[in-house]
Amino acid sequence: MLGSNDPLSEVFEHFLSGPHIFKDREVLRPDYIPSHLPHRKDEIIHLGKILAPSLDGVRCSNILIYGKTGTGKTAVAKYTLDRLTKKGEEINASIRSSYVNCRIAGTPYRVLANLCHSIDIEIPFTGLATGEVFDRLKNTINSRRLFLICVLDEIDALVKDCGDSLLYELTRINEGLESGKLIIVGVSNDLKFKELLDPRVLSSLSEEEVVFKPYTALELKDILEERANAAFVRGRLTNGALNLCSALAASEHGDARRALDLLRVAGELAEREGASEASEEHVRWAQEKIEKDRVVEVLTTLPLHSKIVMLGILLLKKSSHENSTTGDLFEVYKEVCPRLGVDHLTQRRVSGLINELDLVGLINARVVSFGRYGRTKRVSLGILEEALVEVFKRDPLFDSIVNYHPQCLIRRHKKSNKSLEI
DNA sequence: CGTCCACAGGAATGACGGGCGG
DNA sequence: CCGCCCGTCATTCCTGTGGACG
Repeated sequence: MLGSNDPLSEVFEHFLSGPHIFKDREVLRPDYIPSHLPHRKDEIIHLGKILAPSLDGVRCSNILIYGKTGTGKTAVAKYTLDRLTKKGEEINASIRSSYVNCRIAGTPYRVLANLCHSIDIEIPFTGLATGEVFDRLKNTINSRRLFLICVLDEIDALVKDCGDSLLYELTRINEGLESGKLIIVGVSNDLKFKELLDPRVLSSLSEEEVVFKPYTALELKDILEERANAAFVRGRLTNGALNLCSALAASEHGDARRALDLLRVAGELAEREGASEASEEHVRWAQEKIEKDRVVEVLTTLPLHSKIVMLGILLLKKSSHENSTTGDLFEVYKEVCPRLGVDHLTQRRVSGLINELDLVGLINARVVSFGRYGRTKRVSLGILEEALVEVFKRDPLFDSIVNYHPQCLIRRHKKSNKSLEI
């Protein structure tokens, strides 16, 4: 019925008959927790030793876990708690564990609500005072004589957004409990996070500290090998590709998540291409794709005026002003704004936007001095021009203006020839 | 050695929107 | 539901500054 004029049937057939690269791609997803965590034995044992007293009904220390992204903090915490609660069930200790991602939860209320849900207390989405939720949690722990071990992941995000008052309350909760205990396992990516905390909160929260070092290239290779065996059909991933993934991720602060991403995307690209195996070439291709996707994602979600500033840099570059000053950029920006039907912001604000764009890596901006001719910022593009052009062409507001030639540049040209000649 | 350019970037303040407690 | 408060974005006003020039 659909026959050869159905464009998709060919795609599906091709996919089904083509070589299969993956046997289970789920194991490469960032949230997958494997049953075995290579090169984290020491950390697991350390964590286990700290928490083990709870099996005996003894209060154990609160813990703070540090480490950069992709060093296995979350995986180790989840794994250890999982084993601990299983052991607790075996010997009939009333240990419960709870995992909350503070960044996703967002507010103290929702963090508390999550903790409550994990021990089967019903809490409405909204309507209760935060203090009321806190009391319910406390009372339940008390009356059921629970040992609640809660992992607060990305705890730095909570403190940055909402301050440390929730943590202060939580660290003090045990004082008001006759039976049962609450133990906090905080997880943070940010090493400077401690500076944001009240000293009292800090001292009780970090009774024990565990620092996760980045993986080395060799360790990453082990991790990847294990996952790759589970994820790929045997022989569909070259050794070179695997080595390259670990090397690339190791050079970027030993981020295992990054390495797994590379591996997964490389496999997907190979599969889509109908290749018989994922090779080093696919890995490099994957790296480009991941980077490009990231850039496109950041660019498209940029606020309007930041986008216009990016457009200004693009237009300057097209007129062979490779790195221009805040003043040049502001002139172009000011000229472009009315053409988009928008009022322009002040130079002060644009200067701030330039700094923000520098921070996310879309541009490079550094202060320079031209002596007699002033002190300013040199601004240049920090990403591929094509990626930028592509995003603008896809945007109905911008697509007609990417080839615009700003008038102010013609006037500027003679002047800048003198002052920028260094 | 002082001047002076072309901004940097801090502080105070205002406009706006959204969530929260009552 | 309403007022309140808070965070964000933007403006205004301001003081600070590296170094070529005279």
